Parts: sequence; structure tokens; C-alpha cells
Amino acid sequence: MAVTIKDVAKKAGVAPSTVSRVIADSPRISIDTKKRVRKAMKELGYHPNVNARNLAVRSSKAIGVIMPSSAETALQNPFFPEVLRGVGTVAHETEYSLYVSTGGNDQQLYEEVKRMVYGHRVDGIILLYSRMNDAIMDFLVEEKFPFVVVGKPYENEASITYVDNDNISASKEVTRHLIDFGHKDIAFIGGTTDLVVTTDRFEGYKQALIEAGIKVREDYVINDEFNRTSGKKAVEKLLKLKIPPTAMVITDDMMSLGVINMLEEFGLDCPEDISITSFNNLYLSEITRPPLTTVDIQIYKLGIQGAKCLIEQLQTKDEPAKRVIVPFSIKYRSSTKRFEP
Amino acid sequence: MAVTIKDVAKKAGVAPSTVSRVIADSPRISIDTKKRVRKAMKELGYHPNVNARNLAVRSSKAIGVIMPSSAETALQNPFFPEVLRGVGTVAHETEYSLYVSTGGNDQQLYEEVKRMVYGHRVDGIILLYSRMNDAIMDFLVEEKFPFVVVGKPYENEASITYVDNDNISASKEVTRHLIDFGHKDIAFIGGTTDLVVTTDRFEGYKQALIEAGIKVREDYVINDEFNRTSGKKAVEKLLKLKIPPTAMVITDDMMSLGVINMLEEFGLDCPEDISITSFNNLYLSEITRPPLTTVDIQIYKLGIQGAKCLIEQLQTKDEPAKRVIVPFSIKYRSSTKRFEP
DNA sequence: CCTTTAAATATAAACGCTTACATGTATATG
DNA sequence: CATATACATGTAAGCGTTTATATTTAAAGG
Repeated sequence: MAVTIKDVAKKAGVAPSTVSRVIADSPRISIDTKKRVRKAMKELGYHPNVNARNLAVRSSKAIGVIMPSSAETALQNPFFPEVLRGVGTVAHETEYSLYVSTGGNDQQLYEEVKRMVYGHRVDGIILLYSRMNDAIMDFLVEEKFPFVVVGKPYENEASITYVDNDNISASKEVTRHLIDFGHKDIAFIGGTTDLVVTTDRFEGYKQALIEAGIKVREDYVINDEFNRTSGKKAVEKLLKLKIPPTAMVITDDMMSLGVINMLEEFGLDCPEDISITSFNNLYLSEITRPPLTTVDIQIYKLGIQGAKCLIEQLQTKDEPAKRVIVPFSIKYRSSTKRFEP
Repeated sequence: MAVTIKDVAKKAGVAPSTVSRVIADSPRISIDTKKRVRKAMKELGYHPNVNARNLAVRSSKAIGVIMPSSAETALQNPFFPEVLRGVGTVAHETEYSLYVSTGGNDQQLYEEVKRMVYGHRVDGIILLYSRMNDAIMDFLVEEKFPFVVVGKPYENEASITYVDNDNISASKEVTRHLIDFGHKDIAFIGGTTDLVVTTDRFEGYKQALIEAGIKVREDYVINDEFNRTSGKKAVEKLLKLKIPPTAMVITDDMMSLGVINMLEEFGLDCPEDISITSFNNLYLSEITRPPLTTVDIQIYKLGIQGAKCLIEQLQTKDEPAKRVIVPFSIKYRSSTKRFEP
């Protein structure tokens, strides 16, 4: 069996509690004993058992990261590794460990969260998505378990700490850009409608159109998963319309990629025939043909801020609910063009 | 405080040990009591405390995933999320949790591994890289801690369980493809030389050249990190040579991406002016211009197999060291072309 | 030199679970 | 009917920490 606090105590000729205090660097222990104990620890190669510690202090110094059900598909979109990267950085600095969800379906993910929470596996949770009527978020609220969400909560907005972009403005701005370029038939390709990010971005799109006196056409609005295939399918649908759009506001780079591919299959050129704007500024948005005009939402920073908020919440009791808005910027590249009939 | 096994016991009118046995679904408990106890658990909303359990059984039902130091940079290359995805799938099926390293530098990563191991945070570890004289691997061997590596161990190959591709053959085949196309001046752009994957792929490249009676030129060999910038820098160097290569064997898609970008900056066309082959078959290799001829190493499967091996190892004592070779296949796309002087 | 007070360390009771062993009860055996 | 044999459950001792409380020791005060 591994060396325990008792072995160290024996070797150093002190009580286990003293060793424990040395570990915690308590001021109640004299310098001398500290030295002696530390020496004993070194010599025996002592390392604390986290489980025992966690049990005693009822905490785990670990945070759980929850990706949309089936991390399997989630990890396909570089958005998640990138937030994870941000979260990891902060976790590392603050010496927290990272537990990541492994997915499956909604039900399984829910079970996993319960295990994390009830099982005291993690001290807090970062939710990497936000949608309406989410059982997991409800559960966390109900249990009063510390968590922050990356994205805007569907309800209880005021009492939940979250980090987000100003998606409405971003979407509005990008849509206006298209309008400024003379486009009037502008489609919207968004994520599934249960996601708050989708509704926000749609809202911005709508506002821009309305302000420009353009009617919002239902058949110009398509919602689906954030992936390539969805982008492709969306194009197929849109091009079938009597009046196909001349521009598209797309809310995810992976989707945009699919859109570009499909346009090509249809023999259409972007931006010559159709202009598109995108969201996320994944590195891939620079390498597509054409490079995408996209909203840089600073994914990495979202992760950093999310983790920071959570850890503050964990460390100071009764930390008030916070909201942090990470600024976006639009990367103008070459996927849009002035409309010439 | 949360509801414990004792509360359940009291409510069901049994001893705590009985409750524990019900949880473990021991055959020693009668159906009747099981029902009664389960009912009590439901009613009280009981959930086991993992820390207590782990402490008692000295295990954690969690596996650690170690990415190269600084997950920060690691996560930039889609390779890692993709293995993670595979690992996650298996972890999920077998109800293991996933602990991921958060990086920093080599030293910090080493500390983190020690914390995982000594602290009983995880039952086993998956190493997502393999390089020579790696302190972490040495440590795990030394401690006889269960682990598997994704990649080929630098030493103790026979006694360590690992999953890998046949990188030598893959590289050889892809190089031969270039040779068959009439290329003679073929450069090699690989990862850092401490990585086993780099030496293996270089070996295959070398063998192919030698078998074709082509001399291996030192100035045609460049080694650097697996990322875009490295690819760019490599091109800059190679094009400065008196006899610049007409083809390149590149060992990573991200690098290839950099290569393509830089060639373009130099006004060179791939494959018209220079042919390249790549490795990994990341989704991005389909969307570059031109789409890359690349080795599909089946990253997801590497993850699946790695996790499977580890879990087998954990579940059956004295599981022998295994080696699993995930087959590769070459995706012939359009980044290579017959050499026409 | 005895009493106070402060500083340093020890004792022991948690934390919530598992499990070897002990105990009790019902059934089968001769 | 006494005894052996299962079967079902209870008892209690860990697992390795932390921490409130108690105890010892040393310094200070009168």
C-alpha cells in the first residue's frame, strides 16, 4: 500500500494531525517541525490521497465540463476543443482538475451530471451550451450547485452566472453588412431552434432586416445542427426556391464550410453568385475558398472567462451572479460581395 | 449534508452494510430487502459519494488522458479532440470518467501525472503521444501504473501496451506513390525528432527512397512542431535550396495546410509545381485547395482501441502487454501529380 | 516559585463507504 | 429431535484525511 500520513508522522516522530497541518502549511506549526516533517515526506515519497482528502473536506478541486450530449459529435466542431483549451488554461493555473463529459444521449448526459454532482466528483460545472428547458440546467439550479454557462441562459438570466457574446448585435451587424452591399434576399442558416444562441442570432438578423425595411421570409430561415451536412442540406433547400437568396447569414463556420462545398457542387461561386457571412472564426474560416467573412467570438476567451467565473464562485461563498460579455469583432474577408443583379 | 447510506439504512430498517450490498446488487441479499432498500433510496434521493467509495475500494473508475505538454497547444491540432472522442466513447460505455490533462509545460504536466497517480485520482492513464526519454512514461513504468500509449513506445516496446499505426509502411507507401509519379527530389517535413511517430515516418520515407535508388538528402529533411507555422517555415527553407524539391512527404495535415498556404504566397501551385502527400486525414484535408492525398490513420479508432486496452488492463489483473495496429488507408486526392520537368 | 497565558502538538472523532467476520434463522439431514 | 448447512443480515474495522478539542510545554507575570 502507498505511504500514508501516518507513516510520515511516525518517521518524523509527530502526530498525523501535525503532518496534515504541515501539508496545509498552518502557522500553528513551528518551523522546525515543518522542516522535519517535510524531510520525512520527501524521504518516504509521500503523496496525499485525494480521495481521502476530498472525503474529509467535501470538495474535490475538480471542475466538470459538460458538452452537448454526445461529446462524440460535439468534439467534431472545433468550437469545443477551443473552449476546452481556455478552460484548461485556467484550471491549470488554479490547480483544478478537469472532468469532461463523455456524452451519449441527453438522458445519459443527465445521469453523468448527476453522478458528478451527487458523487462529489466535481466542485462546480461549466455548461458549454445553453438551450431552452434544459433538464441539466434546471437540475443544477434546483440543487443550487455552482455552475456557469457559456452562452446565455434561457431563463433565470439574472440569477445565473454566464459568459456570452452580444450575439444579437453581432448578427445584426453582419446582416447589415450584407444589406449595405445591396443584398435584399438574405437567408438565415442557424443552429437548432432550442439553442439560445440560435434565437439570439436570428433576432439580430431579423432586426437588421426590419430596420432596412426588408421583410423576413420564413422560407429563408433554416435551422439545423452545427455541422457541415446541415450547411449542405440548407443550400439544397434554398436553391430550390423560386427566388433563391443572394446572400446568407450562417451562424457557424462548419456549416458555412458545408454551404461553400454545396454551392460549388451546384456550380455557383461564392461570393460571385452568393455572398455569405459566418460565425466563430475557427481557423478553418481562413482557409476556405473564399476565406470567410465571419464573426470572431473569441472562443478561447469564452473558455477562460467561464472558468474564471466558476472558480471565483467556488472560492468565495455567495459570489453574486455575474454576466460577462466577451466582445466580438468581425473579420472581413472575401465571402461577401456587392450585389450586382 | 447530503443523504448517506446510513439514512437509507435507517429508513429501510436494515444495516448500512446491507444497503451497500444492495447497491452492488450482491446475490447475498434477498429480493425483498433489495426492493425495500431501493425504495428507500428513491424516496430519500440517495446517491453514493464517490470519494468515500473510492477511498474504501482504492479505485476511482476514472481514466486520465494525457496530451503533450500544454494541452493548450495540443488542442489546436484536431488530432487530439478526435482521439479524445474515441476515448470518450469507450469511457462512456464502460462508465468510466475522463480526466484530461491541462498542460502547462513538461514539468507541470509531470506533476499533474504524479497527482493523478499518487492521489488515486485515476485508475489508469492513456498517453496520447510517445517520444524518447519521456519522464512521464518512465515514471509510469517505474510505478507499475496501468497505462497505454497511443503511438509506439520508444523503449520497452514489448512490455508496454500500445496502439499505433504501421507508420513505417504508411510512409513508405506514400513516398513510393510520389516516386511512381516520377518524382526524385522529395523532401520530408516531419514532427519534432523526439517523437517516435516522426522517426517511424522518416524511416518509411527513407526506405522508399533507398529502394528506388534515390539518395536521402539531409537538406530535404525538416523537423518541427505539428502545426501550420511549421509547415510555412519548412517551405521557406526548402525553396531556398539550389535544387528545390518537386514533392514533399508531410507528416501532418495541419503542417500541410501551412505548406499549401506558403506555396501560394510564393506563387507556386500544388500540385502543378509541387506535389505533396500528408498524414492524418483530418476533415480539413478534404477542404484544402487542392484536397490532400493523405494517410487516413483512423484517429477515432486509435482512441477507441487505446481506451479499450486500458480498461481491459484495469479489469483483469495481469493482463499481458498488447499491441494493436490500426490499419491505415491512403486517401488519394489531388495534391500529387506526375512529375513533368 | 507559583500562576497565567500563549504556543505547539497530540488525541480522537468525523467524512461515507466497503467487506471480513460474526450472528441469527430457516431448512435439510441422519 | 439434535445437528449440520445454507442463507440472510448485522457488526465493526478499516480506507487516509481533516479538524475541533484537549493536552503538554514554554514563556511571562506577579
